[in-house]
Amino acid sequence: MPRSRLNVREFLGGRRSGTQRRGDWSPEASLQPFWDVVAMIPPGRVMTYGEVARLAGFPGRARQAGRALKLTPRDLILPWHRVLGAGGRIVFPKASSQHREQARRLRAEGVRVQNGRVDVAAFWEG
DNA sequence: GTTGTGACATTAT
DNA sequence: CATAATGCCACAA
Repeated sequence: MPRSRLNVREFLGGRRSGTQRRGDWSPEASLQPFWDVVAMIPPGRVMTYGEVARLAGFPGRARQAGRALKLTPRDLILPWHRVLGAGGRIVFPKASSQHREQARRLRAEGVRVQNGRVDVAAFWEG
């Protein structure tokens, strides 16, 4: 388990909007908070992209959460299948292999998936 | 600079 | 139920 330091540190004091902080800034640093949150979702529970963003310290930036997951490095193993769209919807196209894979993994954890949706009962704090 | 495109969300129609 | 309008923001072209 190489990555994911389980601390949701908020280093976001440096809101580099507009002031493109010169020098050191690894693209990975901006994604780490999202990864940290996802890594903490317990088996059998799920969370929405919006929730992940909020807990990561970036309320209203659900898209960034999705982007962070897409850019997850190969050596970082995350329970990505526990992250869903609003209302517990699997965002991948119904026919896609990713959709099937996510549903498969969720059901393997005892989460009921029906019609690309999961039970509200499975929500982390829902 | 602008535009289009995303593992998105919320609200209104 | 579905569709559209916004808001959101990083990134590529």
